[in-house]
Amino acid sequence: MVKKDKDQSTEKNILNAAREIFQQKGLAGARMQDIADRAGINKAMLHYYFRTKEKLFEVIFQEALEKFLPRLQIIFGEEGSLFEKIELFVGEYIDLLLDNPQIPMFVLNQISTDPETFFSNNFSGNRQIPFQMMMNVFEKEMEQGNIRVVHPKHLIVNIMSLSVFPFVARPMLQRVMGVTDVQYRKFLTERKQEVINFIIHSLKA
Amino acid sequence: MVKKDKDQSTEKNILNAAREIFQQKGLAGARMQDIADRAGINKAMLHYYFRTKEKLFEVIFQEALEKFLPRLQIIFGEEGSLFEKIELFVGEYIDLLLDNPQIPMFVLNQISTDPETFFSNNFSGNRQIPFQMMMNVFEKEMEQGNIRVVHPKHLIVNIMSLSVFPFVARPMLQRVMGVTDVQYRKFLTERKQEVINFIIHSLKA
DNA sequence: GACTTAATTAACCAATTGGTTAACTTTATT
DNA sequence: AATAAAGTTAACCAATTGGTTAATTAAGTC
Repeated sequence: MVKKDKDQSTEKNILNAAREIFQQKGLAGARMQDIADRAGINKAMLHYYFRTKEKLFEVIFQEALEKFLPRLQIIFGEEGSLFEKIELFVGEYIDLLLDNPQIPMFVLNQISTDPETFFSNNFSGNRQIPFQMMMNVFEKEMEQGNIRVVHPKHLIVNIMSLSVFPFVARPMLQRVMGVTDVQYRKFLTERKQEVINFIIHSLKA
Repeated sequence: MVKKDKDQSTEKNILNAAREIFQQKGLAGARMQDIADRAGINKAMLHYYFRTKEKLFEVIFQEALEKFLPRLQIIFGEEGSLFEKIELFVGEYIDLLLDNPQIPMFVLNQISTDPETFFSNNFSGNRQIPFQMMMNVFEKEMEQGNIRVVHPKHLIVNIMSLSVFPFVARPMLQRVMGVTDVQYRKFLTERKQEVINFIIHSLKA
């Protein structure tokens, strides 16, 4: 039997619906019935295609994790000055999150809620490698006197914090700032340059 | 009838247990039975003292929100140079979070999951005032040429991001960095000075 | 010490929820 | 067209879960 195309395949319908519900409500808060309703199908189909809620969740979560973990290797393996690398990374990462604004909270909350399951399924150890690579790049630059001496661990966390936090805290920040969705998106877009300047100015000093 | 003190009052036992469970699992993931077990009492007592799960949650959430929202008014209303104010704020805020490391994720996730309930219960509008006050302070300093010109909105979000994100992303960061709980706490303590330096260097430039 | 009120518990209940099943329909294979 | 396989559904089921109740105990009042 070959796949049919009413709207899309049923499987993709399910995944799209599951993505919305899980990302908004989390694993515990999501209801299989809600996912089925959003997908416009019978609840039994969810189990037909994915067996259990946990299995369906795992697909959505892995897909999100994949996007969330920045491809540091690629950018920090490339040519160019350190500042160019930082510029490239922050710009591309914020752009990625602008396309997937719910992912940071979704992923980080799930890990906080159930770290055991997460770490047994993922992180076979090789996740530390890009982190180490990044550390080395920074340390070399400091030895050469190209940037101010800061602890590389903190620098990396600073870069991540400045890029990711505005997405995690969006509802609260948007409210405190008193702006619309569109305005907040604009704010996030501005941040690309703003964060880059902020970091580079701090490192030049 | 006067309160008795076996260990503490039953009500406080419940609140302590509820705090732990809710902060770890969130509203949807928490089980009333788990809270009762942790408090070492019968489940009916939870309803006897707090009527519903939502009411009990609300107490825990408000208490957490209170701690989480930085008392900007106090610090930015005080005397002292801008750099002193930033130093004071970051130092005290990170110290606060070191005592309550689960609060940021707990609060921010709840708001993300159910913003409607949150905004109807809180934020009668006066929450923007400290934000505006902080903006004004920064703008004046820029006019006087004391600091580099950056958009004050971004500066505020930068300060918050650098302070809060390492708590929100703790499980992931700790794993990537490959450190123990004790080492990560030390890292967070170091950050007080590190973040202050990072910000001030960026603004002096 | 009798009596009232508060605190506590075990048992129970109704609703929700993840998951299953058996029948039915559609789609492909020959 | 006959048959097999995959897709889909309504109805059902068992477990979980928030919440209630009636009975019991503890504590304070007179």
